[in-house]
Formats: sequence, C-alpha cells, structure tokens
Amino acid sequence: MTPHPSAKQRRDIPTLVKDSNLVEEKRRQIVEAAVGLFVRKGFHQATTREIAREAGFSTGLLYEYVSSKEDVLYLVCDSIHREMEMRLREELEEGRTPLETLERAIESYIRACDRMQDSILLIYRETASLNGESRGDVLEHEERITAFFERILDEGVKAGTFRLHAKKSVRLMAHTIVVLGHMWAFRRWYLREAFTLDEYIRHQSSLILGEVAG
Amino acid sequence: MTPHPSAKQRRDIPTLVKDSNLVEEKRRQIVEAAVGLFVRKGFHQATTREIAREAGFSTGLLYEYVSSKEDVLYLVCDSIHREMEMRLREELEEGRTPLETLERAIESYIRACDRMQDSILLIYRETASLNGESRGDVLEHEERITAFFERILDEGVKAGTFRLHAKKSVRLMAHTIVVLGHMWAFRRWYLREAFTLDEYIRHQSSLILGEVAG
DNA sequence: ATTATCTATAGATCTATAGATAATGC
DNA sequence: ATTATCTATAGATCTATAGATAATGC
Repeated sequence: MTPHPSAKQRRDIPTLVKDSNLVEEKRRQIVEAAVGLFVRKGFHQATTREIAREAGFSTGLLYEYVSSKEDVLYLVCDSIHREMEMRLREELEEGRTPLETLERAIESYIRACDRMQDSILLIYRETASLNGESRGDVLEHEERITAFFERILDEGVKAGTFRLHAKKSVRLMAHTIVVLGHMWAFRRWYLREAFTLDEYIRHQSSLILGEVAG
Repeated sequence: MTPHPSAKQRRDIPTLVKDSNLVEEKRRQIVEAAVGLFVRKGFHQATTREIAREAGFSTGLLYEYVSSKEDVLYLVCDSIHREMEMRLREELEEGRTPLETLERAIESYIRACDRMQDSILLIYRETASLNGESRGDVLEHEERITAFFERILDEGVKAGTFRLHAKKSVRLMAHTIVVLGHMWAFRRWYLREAFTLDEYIRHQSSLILGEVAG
C-alpha cells in the first residue's frame, strides 16, 4: 500500500493562556464536556455555562481558552475527526491481496462508525453551524476518509483484481462505502431492530464486493 | 402492484382561529416562509419575528396559528414529507415487470431527492430539535418511504425475478436505496464535481440492480 | 510581577403574551 | 358581538467581558 498522509494540523484557535501544555489539557476537558452536551442537547441548546461547569471551571475561564462558543464546536469536530482517522489508520495492515485489504478496511470502518455513532450524528447535525473556514475543515476530513478507500480500490484496479473501469467509478464507490458506514449510525433506529452489527457488515460488504470484485 | 397506503394524517396543532380555511392558508404561508429561513439559517438561528415578517404578518398573529416555534418546525417537516410521498406515488406505474418497476422507482426517487435536496438536509439537521411525538412522525415517514421500495422488492421476489433470500435482506436493501438517494443530497459538494444527476442514477441503479437481479 | 482563575453582570437577544384595534357577519 | 390582527413588552435567557482575586515562579 502507498503510505497514507498523516492527519491534518488543526487550525489555530486563539487563547489568552501562554502555557501550551495547559491549553492542551484544558481544551481536552472542554471537548470532553462539550461532546456529551452537544450530543444530548445539540449545539445551540447547550450553553457556555454548562460546558464550563461540566468541564469543571468557570465560564470566564472558558473564554481564556477559546474566543467563542463556535470555537468549542470546532474543537469538538476536530477531535471526532482525529479519532476516526486514527482508528482507520491503525487497522490497516500490509501484505494482503487488494480484496482482503478492502474487506478488512470496510469491516473496521463500519465498526468504527458503530462505536462513534453519536459523534457521526453530531457532525451531520452541526456542520452547518460552523463558519466557512471550519466547515471547510469538516469537508476535507470527509475527503480524506473517502481517499482512504479510493486508494485501496485503486490498488485493486491496478492489480487487475477489481473491475472498476473509470477513475470516476472508483471515487463514487469510495463515497458509497463511507456513506454505508454512516448509515449504520443515522438509521440505527430501524436497522438495530433487525440486524446485529456483524450481519450489517456482512450484507453491506457483500453488496460492495459483489460490485467491485464479483 | 399492491395499492399504496395513503399519506398519514398530520397531528393536530392547536390554533386560536376558528375558520379552518384561514388556518390552512396562513399555515401554508408560515411553512413557505419558514422552509427558506430554516434552510438558510437553521431552526435555532431563525427567529419567530423573521418567520412572521417573511410570511407577511405580525409575530403576534403567528402565535394564533401555532403554539410554539417548534410547531412551525413540525409543520415544515410534515410539508416536506407530504411532498416527497406525493412525488413518489405519482411516478408509480402499473403493468410492468418487477425489474422495470424497480428501475423506474429508483430513478424517480433519486430525481425527487435532487429536487428536494435542501429539504432533505433540513430534516437530517433538525429532526433532533423536535419533541418526542413529532420526531416519531419523522421516523414513520422514513419508514413509509422504505416500505415503498420494500413492496416493490417483495413483488420481484415473489415473481422469482429477484434473488433476495431473506425478508431481512429485502428490508436492508430498501433502506440502502433510500439512503443512496439522500446521499446525493448530503454529499453534493463532492458528487456534483464529478457526476451529473443522470450519471449518478445510472451508477447507483446498477449497484442495486446488480445485487438484486444480477 | 506575571499568569491563571473566578465572580458578577452588561448588553443583546428572543419567545410568547396581554391588551388594544380593525375587520367581519349577523 | 365575534373573530382576526397588530403593537408593545415582560420575562427569561445566554454570550462574552471587565475587574477582582488567587496561584505561580523568579
């Protein structure tokens, strides 16, 4: 496999505190508090007071570490993206056939979607609340996740194992895989009634692999 | 084809106005104004003042026709659902093979998703802002859209044309079709760069038909 | 002396309603 | 007389900050 590009640097959020270790630590607390609140109440319903209280300090202090409530949302989205990209990267193994690689990548991706379902829904709901620049970052993240599958598919095409003709088909297939993972998160109310995670993975893998390598 | 059940009655929203024609007319204006605002600014960012102004009357009057801002969101979601179900129902023709029926249903469904992309995104974003009862209505709507495809698939299975074994596979396939339509809406930034609507329909249809009737 | 933290609140909303006015129909 | 509509605002937030205090390090 070609090496995967490393995670993108987070955009700088201004802070009034000089000690950068402290900044990192406090922001971790902020994110931890905010994720839960945003998932439960949504971005607009959660207040900066609540976020600060949940994080264990005063509202005033919160504003030493971020310059607006929206900064908190950006930090939350960024943290979710990092986690997802980390999970994907760590599952990737070398020295397998393209088919095996794809199969395993799909499986571990959907498992990651399962564990991160609340976060995925949060991103779907709240991306629109971000300003232009931050929203661009979210789109870039999705682009990188898609590129991850695109690269695997390309390898298979190059090796002659996969029967995707045009470059465009590869891109669409990559997008489709990504969406089928999210689908397990945002259709959970329907899907969980009838399927276990393993069954879901089996069915959707066979749909994809049937088309790609049938 | 088995006849399709008609649209569900909308839950009653209390009003202080007696003339029910007037209620209907004014609510239509409210919905028309609110859809645009919610799409552009989101539910929480749009204010009741703006909604009333855009609808052409005072804030006070708005509250004669709904009892809360959330009622407006419910009316908006309901109206979107009605439109989607109407579009689907009117496209359905009789006297074709299951394969043709499915093919046409997918095509007209994805075209409906294209025309209603803003509305679809709105529902994804704001369903969480609805209270329990209204949220239940949204879920039921999705259930009916899914059932629409489930029924078509069932016909094909019964006729021996489709090779979906378990009832469960049929349900999952129906959900997947629905999501692939939504995907055209919420991944538009990526997909529109590379695909026309027709290409998208062609590709995703072939993915589905390949699995179902390959 | 500098940096981190807290308390208290200014200022800016926004939803929902009370009470006043205009329009309608008997 | 009743119904529809508008004006004006009470009451309840919530974000972000100014100014006071506590902790830290030279």
